[in-house]
Amino acid sequence: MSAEITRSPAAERILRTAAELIAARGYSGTSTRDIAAAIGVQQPAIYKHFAAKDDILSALVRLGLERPLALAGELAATSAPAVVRLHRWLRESLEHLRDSPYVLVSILTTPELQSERFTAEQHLLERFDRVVIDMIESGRREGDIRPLNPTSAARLVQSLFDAQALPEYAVTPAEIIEFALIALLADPSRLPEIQRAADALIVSTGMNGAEDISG
Amino acid sequence: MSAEITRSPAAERILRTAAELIAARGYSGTSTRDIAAAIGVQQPAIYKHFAAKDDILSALVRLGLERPLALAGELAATSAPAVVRLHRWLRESLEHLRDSPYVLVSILTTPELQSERFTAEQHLLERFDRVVIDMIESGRREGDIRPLNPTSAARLVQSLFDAQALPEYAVTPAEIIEFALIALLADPSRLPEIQRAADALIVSTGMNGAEDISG
DNA sequence: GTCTATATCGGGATAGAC
DNA sequence: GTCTATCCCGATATAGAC
Repeated sequence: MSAEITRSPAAERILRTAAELIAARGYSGTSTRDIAAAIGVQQPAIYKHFAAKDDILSALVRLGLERPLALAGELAATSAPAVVRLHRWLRESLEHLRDSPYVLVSILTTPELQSERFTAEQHLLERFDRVVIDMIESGRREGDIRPLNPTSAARLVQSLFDAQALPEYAVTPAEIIEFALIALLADPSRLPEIQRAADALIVSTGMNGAEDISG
Repeated sequence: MSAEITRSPAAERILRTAAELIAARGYSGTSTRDIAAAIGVQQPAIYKHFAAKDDILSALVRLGLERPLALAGELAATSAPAVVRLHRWLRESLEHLRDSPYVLVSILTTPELQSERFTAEQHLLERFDRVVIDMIESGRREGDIRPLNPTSAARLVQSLFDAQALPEYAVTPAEIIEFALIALLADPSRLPEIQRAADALIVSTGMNGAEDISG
């Protein structure tokens, strides 16, 4: 059902543990020894599951973006208004990032991803950007979003994702979506109606037929 | 006029260079050799200006937060409505973070700051949080801000700061403020009037009499 | 205030036994 | 699939000459 690659339980433990440590200490600030110690194995054991430390970060980025990108592909195939698709996409993406055992928003904004070593992951992040920009541009053309620069608006909406990652106090997906849509909508009073339509949208949860992540 | 500590030109070059590198590669991903090489000196030269690498990050955080915290103290002493103070504070703080030669927003969100080594800087960041929460709470009591959880709202507004730090495309302070206030205001049509009042507010630019940063 | 030289440590990664 | 042992490198920081 899921498009996610099946992994050994040991590899999953590594990803989960690494994600937590990276969120707390940064990628370069987290050593493979730290990860191994938190799991309770010796450091070289990591290398039976990942060829290099960088591959752990790559895998985490893919796990974080895979589902939102696939969902965007499915939503684009529906005939729903762009603001309805945006609402649904935000809800599912935020819930995915919140609930995923190994993905935290902070992984996606770690500065090390800007290095040449992570070109493939940079492309995924650019596609993620594009998804938001496209939905906002469509919403503007359809008259549901007030006049503003779509690229700036997309950056602002994306930056709200970080509110979910901050330590010690998690803003809920519902709060983020409400804040974003009230800021975007030409007529904010339509929010309840948009939300109902978004929740009623039928998309395949298994992401069958969705665009492949490698594209 | 300025509350900022006077530093040697060499120390300023170190801070400026370090800020750029840390924004691009992360704090742990930036070595003192990287910083020295970018300046054109040998690595040990750094240690004549900063006793340890951590002191560079500490100084950058202080330089980033000093002015916004002092300004918040001054604004609290005025009788302006909270939404007007919030508007003015956002504008000056965003402009400060954008224009400062050595401070970038990403410095303030670097995960390494969560370590015990940076307790003092964590306290400054908590005061920064408080400033936003307090203004939003006051705005709610004064009826200018719509009903929402002040802590969540403050986190959301703060997360918008990051939109200014993203590589390759800078959202302007004006765009961030408009987005934030439209999302917060009970009556968004009052935004132009609030902006005029905020721009007309007189606060001392030298931050005289402002609360000391060490408090 | 910057240099060279260097001490010391921790990090990523590999080899080979079990 | 995990272990021990180890290699090699890069990183922080210090000592002492100029």
